Amino acid sequence: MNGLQYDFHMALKELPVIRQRGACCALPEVDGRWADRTSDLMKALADPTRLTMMASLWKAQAPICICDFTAGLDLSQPTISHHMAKLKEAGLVESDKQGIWVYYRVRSDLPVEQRKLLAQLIGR
Amino acid sequence: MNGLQYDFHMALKELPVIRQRGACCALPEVDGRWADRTSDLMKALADPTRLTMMASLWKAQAPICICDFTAGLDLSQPTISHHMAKLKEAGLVESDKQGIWVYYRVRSDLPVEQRKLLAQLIGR
DNA sequence: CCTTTTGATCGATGGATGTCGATGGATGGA
DNA sequence: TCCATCCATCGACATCCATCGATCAAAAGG
Repeated sequence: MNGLQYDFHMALKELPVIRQRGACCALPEVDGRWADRTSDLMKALADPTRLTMMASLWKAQAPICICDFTAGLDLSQPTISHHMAKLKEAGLVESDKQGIWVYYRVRSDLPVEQRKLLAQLIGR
Repeated sequence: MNGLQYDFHMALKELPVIRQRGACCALPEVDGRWADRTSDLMKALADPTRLTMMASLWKAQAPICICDFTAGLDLSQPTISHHMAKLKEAGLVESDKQGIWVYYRVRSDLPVEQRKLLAQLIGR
């Protein structure tokens, strides 16, 4: 019995035995701003292309020229640019222009919670 | 300097010094099926209402009647039902009908990685 | 039975989003 | 000075999605 899992039958005992029609129970408190902020983060990651980009940057642990994404992913250059802009807008990456090339990297001051999230999603 | 953070200036040294125009570098390998599966999971969580629902179920550690969500969240009953169906379709929750009420709970056999993800997102 | 309550489904609608071609600015080689 | 390369932006378009009202089936109280 893993510590992360709860016993379903135990949980079922928590059911309100005498639920009445037309009545309802209170929900656990959930902060609305947390939900909004977190859903924005999830939206930024809710696309295979952007996830691939983030995983590449995360694994590389180094800046990557966006031209490499344009060459490596089977999408048009504006689409690649658009997706990277979304990641940047979400605060997940930052960029650095070097000559005619633009290098992207995982944002250096990314909050620890978001780093843990990415580590959990992508791997070490 | 946190172990989860990498030194940006150190990383910059990894830049290919002699990048040539028209050439490009290979990207780190990223599994396409991983990206698809993971983006589907992110999509399921990329909405404030569904995040609130998941957080409530996660914190309650017990089944919650969907009527309580209908009463507690400021959305129509079809919309609540729609969002919960999305969570169920994503494999995050399971349901249990008791009389005229339908109780939802975090899926009991949720994979450990997804449990860790939710723990990271919502909190212990 | 008849009515009420609950919750899923359907159809419609407005807004968000992924994608592309075209364009333009910036950079640097020739 | 001219041109090739890189990349962001714009406009257009198709698709997806969140939301709602209406409806229907299931369950149970009276």
